Amino acid sequence: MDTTYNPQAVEQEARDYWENERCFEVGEDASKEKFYCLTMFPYPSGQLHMGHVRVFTINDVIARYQRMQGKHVLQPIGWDAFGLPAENAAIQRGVPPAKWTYQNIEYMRGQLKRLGYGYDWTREVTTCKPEYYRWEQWLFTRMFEKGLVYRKNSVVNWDPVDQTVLANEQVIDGRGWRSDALVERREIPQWFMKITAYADELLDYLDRMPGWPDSVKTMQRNWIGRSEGVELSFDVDDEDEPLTVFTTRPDTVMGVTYMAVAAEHPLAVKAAASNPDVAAFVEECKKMQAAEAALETMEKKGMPIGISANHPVSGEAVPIWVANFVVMGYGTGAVMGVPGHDHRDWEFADKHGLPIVQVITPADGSEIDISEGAYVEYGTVVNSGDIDGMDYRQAFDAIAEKFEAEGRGKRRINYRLRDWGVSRQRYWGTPIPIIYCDDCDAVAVPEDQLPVILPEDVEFTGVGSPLKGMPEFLETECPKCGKPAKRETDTFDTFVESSWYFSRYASPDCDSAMFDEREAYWMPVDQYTGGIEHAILHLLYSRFLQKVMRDFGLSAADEPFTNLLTQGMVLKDGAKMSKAKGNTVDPRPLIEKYGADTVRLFMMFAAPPEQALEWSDDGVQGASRFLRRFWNAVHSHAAEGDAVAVETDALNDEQRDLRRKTHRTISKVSDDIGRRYTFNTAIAATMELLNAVNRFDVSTAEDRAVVREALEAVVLVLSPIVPHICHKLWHVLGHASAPVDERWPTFDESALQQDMIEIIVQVNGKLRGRISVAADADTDSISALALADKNAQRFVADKKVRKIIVVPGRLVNIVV
RNA sequence: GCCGGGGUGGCGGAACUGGUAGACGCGCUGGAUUCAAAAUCCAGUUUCUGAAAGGAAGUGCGAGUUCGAUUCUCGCUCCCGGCACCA
Repeated sequence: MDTTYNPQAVEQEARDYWENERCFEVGEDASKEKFYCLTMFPYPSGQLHMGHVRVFTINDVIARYQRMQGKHVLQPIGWDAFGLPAENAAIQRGVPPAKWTYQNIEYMRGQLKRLGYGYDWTREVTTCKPEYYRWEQWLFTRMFEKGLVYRKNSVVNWDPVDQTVLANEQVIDGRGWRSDALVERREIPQWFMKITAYADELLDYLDRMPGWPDSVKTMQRNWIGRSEGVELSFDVDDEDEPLTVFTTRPDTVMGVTYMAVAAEHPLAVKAAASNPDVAAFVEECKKMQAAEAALETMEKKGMPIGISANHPVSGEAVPIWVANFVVMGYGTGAVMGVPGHDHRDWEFADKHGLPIVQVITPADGSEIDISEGAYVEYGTVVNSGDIDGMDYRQAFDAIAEKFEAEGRGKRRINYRLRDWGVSRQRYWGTPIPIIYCDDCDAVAVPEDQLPVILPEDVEFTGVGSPLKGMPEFLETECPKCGKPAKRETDTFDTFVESSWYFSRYASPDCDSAMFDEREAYWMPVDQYTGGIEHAILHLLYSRFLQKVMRDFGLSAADEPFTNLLTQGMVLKDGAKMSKAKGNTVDPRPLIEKYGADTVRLFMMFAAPPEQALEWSDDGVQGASRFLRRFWNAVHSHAAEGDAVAVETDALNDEQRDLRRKTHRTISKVSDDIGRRYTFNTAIAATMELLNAVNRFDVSTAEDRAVVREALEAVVLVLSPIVPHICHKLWHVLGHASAPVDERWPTFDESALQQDMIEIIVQVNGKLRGRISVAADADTDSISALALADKNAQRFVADKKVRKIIVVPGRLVNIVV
């Protein structure tokens, strides 16, 4: 027998077995406990990168582990196939986006198979295919009927040279990536999904999701940003319409020293008509980006528009400013400036010489200096007449009641969350199923006319959507009145496809409905794994559409993902690996050189899944070396022939030690993989066990028996991580079965027992010695042994022992 | 700017509930094997001090709580992710 480890041959053999036996194709078996194990599906960018390898391997390990626990496991895969890179490739290389995408999928599918992931390939979904997006269009028309979608104007990045809408990613330092022109804000009509209608439920359910990391839940909570406040109206000189603002701090209303409105606000527009300076400023505000990060970090600018509001309590005149950091689309497009008690207002007032008034003082009576910076904590109201001395809550209620009584205000719950704009002015996406009729306005495409198929054979130039120049797509008739009408040429945000694909895997071939009864068997997803960069948008949109689908009677699940594992990024040179940055590492040459198992092992060993992993080519060799040692250890053991079963009562100390190590390792690895997801420590533990086996001198049949037990344990517990080599070595150890069909090993509690244990001796918290004590020794005898320790005595000397702390099984601390 | 996460040897990381800091691996150094190399095997490897036993310091920086802090609290700093049109 050839006993040299040849990964290519070993891996081919295992792959053939899984494929021929259809190991990972699963049906719906009501008698078994299901486990739906999913990763965020990949964008088919052209080749698998290390981030993919990491997340897919994590998921495959969990899936294979759960299978060995006896669960009925589904692990599907598919393609998030619409998106911007296909259009960029089309511009750069002249390949139509569809062709480019399908080629990439073809190639990447081969790479995934080569890595040995246990996917049910019969359920593969591809979002750019009509049989997939048809149901997305159908869902949208249902939402349209129910009033969950609507159209309104909103801001996009406009490239005035290329005459096109840019993604935030395509705006570099405020300029278009290709034209280098200064990007402008432009308002266009777009479709929105009413995610805010579900804001409270999306928020409340976070408290019932113990399987999600706290960090992700916190981010989503903050993103939704529920706040209680008061909407207040300020009368404006010579205007019929009052100026309305929302504030969470009505207790500071007497500290208002100015008002600020957005450049697009009617008051600013009106002032601009007669004041050239204001007009120039309003114009300047258009040269801004749409991204919030850009808005928040830019220089805060503003100017008075020459009119005043009347303070609703004091009656004093409050100057109105136009400011670039106030945005028309959010809230009322106006804010009240309380520089004494808001950081941003303070900075703005300080810069423009506006008065800063203190109306809150710390409740504990301490002194603050408002000229040094804003005091934003809750406190006691001062300098505010009737409400002086009140705390936050009292003042809030007093002001709210007063304004409600006067009809100039009302209590309101406000959300930071905004409705989801789903329109994209792009070609390579799901067509929005809407028809515009001069008489009937926007009409949803009727169900029997779906799908609206995206033409794939197009000339793609990058200037505007090719759909606009295709009468055969554009021209249609109104479903309501039959008159000539035009189709919507915008397509969906690709987040729409990724917000329901997880349910489609349950019944990917269903052509009569979005889902069939198989959805109820598999949903919700038991384990979902993906990049931390999706903590908010993708995961929130998916939760939202799941609730919509539930309310439409399509699903019984309230939440799509029961347990969430957010994997850290794979970084290269300190930056996220991405095609755009050109810092990807191609796994292919590594797989060719070392095999898939080595790549999988290294990925899982290099860092725990939640942490960012800085890629380095060093260390892959170490993984390969370990697999060879593993291979050789099993082969040299097997070459000696069969082993007898372990006689637990007849073991000598060395045999008992190895057996304890074996069972400790099974216990630790089970916990590391099953509960903690710390695959790196699971691997470290099995390396230790294998090192112990290699050091162990074998001369008797009993020696061989404990070694056999150890090696079988290593093969089984490593099989989810390095499945190919374990598939082979399991046979080498004389088994006819395959590890994928084996049960996970259990540990023998009695093997873990130890008569004597080592505990450490501290004096004043510093390590001074070690003592060996009986495992069941009591506190007093442990203290006595510790005090008798020679080195400990040097530090105790003649000092008075004040206290002795005994931590059972661990340490003794003598305090002098 | 705001929200979330992170900082431990030359490197990746371990220490799970406040209890031996540096498991495991990489790299490096020395040795064995070899004509030689690769591969493999053995030993060493936080820093300073010491022949050794041992001692001192040490987990981004500064304080605090505790018998005891990588772990908890406060302040700072640097790095990473997200910020609604990258996916």
